[in-house]
Amino acid sequence: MKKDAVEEKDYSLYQLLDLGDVIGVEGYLFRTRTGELSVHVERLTFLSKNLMGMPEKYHGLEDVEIRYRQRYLDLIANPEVQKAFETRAKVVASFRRQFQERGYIEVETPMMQPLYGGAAARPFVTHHNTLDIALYMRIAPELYLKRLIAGGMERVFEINRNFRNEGISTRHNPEFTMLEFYQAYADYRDMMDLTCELLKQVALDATGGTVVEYGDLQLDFGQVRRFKMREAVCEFWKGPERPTMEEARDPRWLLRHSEKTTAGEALVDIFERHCEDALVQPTIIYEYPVEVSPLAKQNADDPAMTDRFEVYAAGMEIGNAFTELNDPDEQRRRFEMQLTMREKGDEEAHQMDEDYLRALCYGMPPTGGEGIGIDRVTMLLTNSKSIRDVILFPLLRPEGEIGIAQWLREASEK
RNA sequence: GGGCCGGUAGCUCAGUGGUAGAGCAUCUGACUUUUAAUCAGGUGGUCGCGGGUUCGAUCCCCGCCCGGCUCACCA
Repeated sequence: MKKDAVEEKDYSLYQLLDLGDVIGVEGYLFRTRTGELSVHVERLTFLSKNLMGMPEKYHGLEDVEIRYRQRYLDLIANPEVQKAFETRAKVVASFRRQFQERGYIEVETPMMQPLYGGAAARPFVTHHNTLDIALYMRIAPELYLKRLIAGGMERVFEINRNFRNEGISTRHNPEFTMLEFYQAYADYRDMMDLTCELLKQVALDATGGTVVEYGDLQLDFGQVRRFKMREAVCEFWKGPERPTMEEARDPRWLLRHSEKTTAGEALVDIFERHCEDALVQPTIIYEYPVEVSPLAKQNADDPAMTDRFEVYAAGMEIGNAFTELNDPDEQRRRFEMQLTMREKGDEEAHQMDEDYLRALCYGMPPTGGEGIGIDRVTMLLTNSKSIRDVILFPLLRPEGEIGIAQWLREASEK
């Protein structure tokens, strides 16, 4: 901006500008002595006024509370924030494109459900006035997507929000984005292979490579390890007396090493305590106990286990998949088992969903299904320590009276 | 919910039982040079909120609010 290159009124306007004002300029492009691209201004147009003090340019805005509450200010002050959300958009676009290429149909199923299910979680409850009924914000789309499989939509996927009424942490936001996909005539082995392909391609599309920096770790999405849950317990056992596979299979051994009351729950408990934080590189853990898998098909050789797996990376669960249980009578028994757990005080146990049973009674083909947490995958691919860094408006406690309306009123009266 | 840490100017941060500080931003003047940072001067604070101790509290004590990390819970 040079005084002799612009009209007098433009220059006096320029002198009234504050940091953060939005202006339009006309002129020619040039490079400054330091090589920065700039505009030699010949005409100046005022577009919008910034009334607030701006964060300091050098440090940016570091107060995390303000960054999350006033994301608009975070975006203005910290350019890398916009970058993270661009990467998030690439993650979603990559998944979507990969499913479309594989012949999956994208669908949208109810977020407000009269019965909730498909996961172990407490729901948010709301109310519909005209019907005068309670509705639950969904904790998962699973049971609706499988109704579609029963109806002959052989490959479906949905990318949408789930809502779980539970604690908030660096890895949990009460609403989060879940990708779920189901493929008829596939099983959990097929889903494992598909998962490896999907993750590798998403890493490529979002970051340009399959090896990703995460904190001081390097995660390689080009290869995913696979362990049975019992193998993982033997492999990653902390401390002396590493168990043998024989012991890991023995219900008495399992119950001796856990407070839980069933062998299956004990195995999961031991796994979580000994293995979870060791699963830094992308890893598939498979064969989950039937007690914790009410919607998964039992293993043909070992009825205590199900054909189910989870994907871990950086010690964090990012996906959950199984061969879907498609026997309506066995599903009835599983629901009844869940009802018993509910009566014993498990608030997260499944409800009986009779319409889902009815759908299975029409014959659901053998199906592989999976859910992948979009937020968590995005954390890994944007090197974010907290899920709040990949959710534009994470849930925070309301801050109370801001006083800006009063401030504006007083300003306009002057 | 437990533990630890934090909340001081618009932003980034110092600080002390005795009138509250710096840098940047903002304002005034000079400069027309450039990519956080030209010079000089000025404005700016219920020190998160409420009690208590004290002659006196931003500081010490208690309670509360908001946030962060972490454990628990939870996928």
